[in-house]
Amino acid sequence: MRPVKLASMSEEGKKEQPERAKTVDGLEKKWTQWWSEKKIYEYRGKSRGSTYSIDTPPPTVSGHLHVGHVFSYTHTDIIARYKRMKGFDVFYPMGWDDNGLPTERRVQNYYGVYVDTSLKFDPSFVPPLEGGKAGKDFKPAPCSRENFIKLCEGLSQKDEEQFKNLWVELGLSVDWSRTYHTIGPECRRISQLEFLRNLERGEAYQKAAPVLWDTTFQTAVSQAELESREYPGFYHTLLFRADGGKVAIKTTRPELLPSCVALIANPKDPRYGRLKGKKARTPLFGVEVPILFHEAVEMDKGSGIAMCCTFGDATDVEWWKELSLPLRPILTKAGRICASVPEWIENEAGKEAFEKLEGLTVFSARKEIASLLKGSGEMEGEPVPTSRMANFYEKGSKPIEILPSRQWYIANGSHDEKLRRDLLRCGEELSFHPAFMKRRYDNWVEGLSEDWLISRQRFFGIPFPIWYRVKESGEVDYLSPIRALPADLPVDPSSSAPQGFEEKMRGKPGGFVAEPDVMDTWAASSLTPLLASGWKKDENLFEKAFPMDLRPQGQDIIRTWLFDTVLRTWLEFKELPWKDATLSGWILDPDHKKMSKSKGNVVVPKEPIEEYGADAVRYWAACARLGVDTAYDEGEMKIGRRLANKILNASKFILDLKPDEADFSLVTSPLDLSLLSALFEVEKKAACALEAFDHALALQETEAFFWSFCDDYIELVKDRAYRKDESALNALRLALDALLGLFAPFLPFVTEEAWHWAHPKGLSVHLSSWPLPLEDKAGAEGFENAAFFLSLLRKRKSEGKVSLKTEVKKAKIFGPGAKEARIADQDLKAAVHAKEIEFDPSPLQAGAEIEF
RNA sequence: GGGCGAUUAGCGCAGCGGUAGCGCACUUCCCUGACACGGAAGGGGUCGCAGGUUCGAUUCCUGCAUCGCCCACCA
Repeated sequence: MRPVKLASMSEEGKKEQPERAKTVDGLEKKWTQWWSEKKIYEYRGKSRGSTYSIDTPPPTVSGHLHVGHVFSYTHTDIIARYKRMKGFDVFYPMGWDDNGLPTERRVQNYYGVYVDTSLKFDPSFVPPLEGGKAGKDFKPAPCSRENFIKLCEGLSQKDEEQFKNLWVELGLSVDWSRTYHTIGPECRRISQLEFLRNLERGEAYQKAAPVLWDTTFQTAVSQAELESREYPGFYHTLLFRADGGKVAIKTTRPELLPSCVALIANPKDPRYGRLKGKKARTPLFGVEVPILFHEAVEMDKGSGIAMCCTFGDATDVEWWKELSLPLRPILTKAGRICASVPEWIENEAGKEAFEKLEGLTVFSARKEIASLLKGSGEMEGEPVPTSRMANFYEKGSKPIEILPSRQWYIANGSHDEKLRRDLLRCGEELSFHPAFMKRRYDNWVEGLSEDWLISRQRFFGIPFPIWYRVKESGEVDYLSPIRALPADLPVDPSSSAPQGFEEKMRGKPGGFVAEPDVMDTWAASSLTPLLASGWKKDENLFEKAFPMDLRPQGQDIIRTWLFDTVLRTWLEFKELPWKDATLSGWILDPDHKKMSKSKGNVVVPKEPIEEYGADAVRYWAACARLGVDTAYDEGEMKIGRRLANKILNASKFILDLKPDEADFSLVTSPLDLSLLSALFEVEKKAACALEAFDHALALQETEAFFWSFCDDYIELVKDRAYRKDESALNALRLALDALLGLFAPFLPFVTEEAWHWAHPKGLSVHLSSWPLPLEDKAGAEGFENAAFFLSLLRKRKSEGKVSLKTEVKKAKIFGPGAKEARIADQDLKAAVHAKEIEFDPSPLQAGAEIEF
């Protein structure tokens, strides 16, 4: 990190100017406190029409934030502040996503514990660690599910406090009286309630089917959570016996050979036509399997004939369904070969071979079976290394397996064309910013092949409000679940009994058992618009805040958070959850690599905020448009800091000359009126850009004008201002007030500071109205041309290598624009220190000359 | 293989049918009564490549290349 040398300088500054800050240092603390005391960002709940509501992304609470968060949340805050100044009552809540796997993992490491579901709650349980620093021989301690959840809740609360501090320091104008968290009771209640409604309407259902399974976390996962990665493997050529000869099968998964149910070739493949109706025997195990034909077999892949297992990949599932093949699972949920010989392996040699595989992981079983095959002469050659793409659970480290199991689903249009069309139409109606992001939504909806699998075999999540009857035989009846009553929500079925049952009937014949699973974390997050706006809790609020106006989020979670929210809102209300969705880009490190913990290139946001100030960090974020990947750039923060300081200095200068409120009617000089007209144009452009969520353009317009205001206008009118010319003083003051307003959404701290110098008894600049009250009386051309020629004259002096204050005999201004610039003749004369100035509009080329 | 985005000065980015812009960095000058944590000025680009449309293309179209992301491909 760079050396910090600002502290000592700022102290000096403070000594000289006790009441007016000279630099931006320390403004964060002062104003966040004041904003909080005065409840500046409180949602007042006036009316539906005046409400602007934002579906803030609840950040995952699992450790530390990085500058990527600061980046996108700043974009949203700019819009929130702009809308507030436009007169909207901004509903800007904050949520915390503390539900789900990231929290579980963090708690396991932080406290050194793991869940043992056989344990009962122990109120005196003390975790072995605090802070996650384990010694060499440390062994994690088991605890009950309930103890574990308590630890999760405790730790996420601590993390949330830290997150909040950072958001406050960054100046997010969130209404902190409106927060929610996804494991909180209200979120559990709403998630369970909406699930029951989905179930009632037939949108939620359970079925036993092959599912995507992560063997490390031992849970089912959904299509949206998959990620494909390069994974090394080996091609093994297995020799099946068929039709008196041998059939070679190329596979990367020989360990699944015991679960082989068929060999399948393409019906058009001449090599295998002779095998029609014939059977084959598997190597090692001698199991008889049919030789079948299916179009999906690619003739040029491998040997053109595949073995179909339970289940090697999605194609196996397809064949299993379409060809009505038997189910022969051999993998456990932990990803190991099962511990007893399956009944379909009948011959002794086969049984013996299988026993050698029992309990092995997929990885070890693969090696073992290869050596067995080699021993029996049923493998051709050696395994050939290959690299292929394999599907992983995005948080997992081993490839996904496909295992048959009973799970809960929510319909998402994958098997329902009407629903799919409805959801595509939702995409049409939602405004994406930038617009091209819509294609990602469309692609996802069009490509959906399975309904949304929402059950997870985890602990720290929202339980399903469901129990099952236990038949007299002791068998669990999954077909008719017992639903919780809406009034009882939230419920934890593992600790409370369903209506009509007593707790002692749990697990007994004639009694009940709880659904042990919890919901996918997205099942809760997909309800954030309902949660935040008080659905089924505060109907008065809900009526005003829902549907919401804005959903800001990352582009990587369009297929999850955005789609899931659209889906669930559509199922419940048949309408969109929001009007606009803004998508921020990635933050890259200075070498244009994506920032990630594993690469160790993450920047913790506290450091730049402390070094450059929150306004400067916000400036860096604001310079990047939505959807554009942006490099972390401290240079940009330095510029932001310089701009913020410049705003303080310009304000001080103007306010020393004109401390009281301005009066537009006293602005009479044509140059001053023209300056205000130019500002009028800038305000219109900035507002227009912000309406289109183009904060970067709004900032650029404002900033460019501000520099010209300082360099040109202030220099032009300085002389008059010193002589207390009312027109100049009032124009300066009006422009200052307007500029502070224009900068306020971007640089909330420095603008608030200067605003209070200007309006000592006034309210916050952030509650002032967006500045557009000025009249365009003169057109901007006068000021623009005067500024242009002033700049030319400065250039002549610079070329003459003289100080700008050097007196000159005569200045000449000529060419196009000279006529317009004439409105500033006296001001130009004073600014250039010229005794005489001549205007000549006749030449075709604009220029300026100086006689020294 | 399909889709999306990017390619403009050393770096970071705007722009978009009509003599190339901003900021940083670089060079020169200036402690000028807001600001030296500052200011003024200057040098620097055949706008990825190849075609096409047009009076005119950095801008529109087509193809290609490179980079990034998403989806499909797992026998």
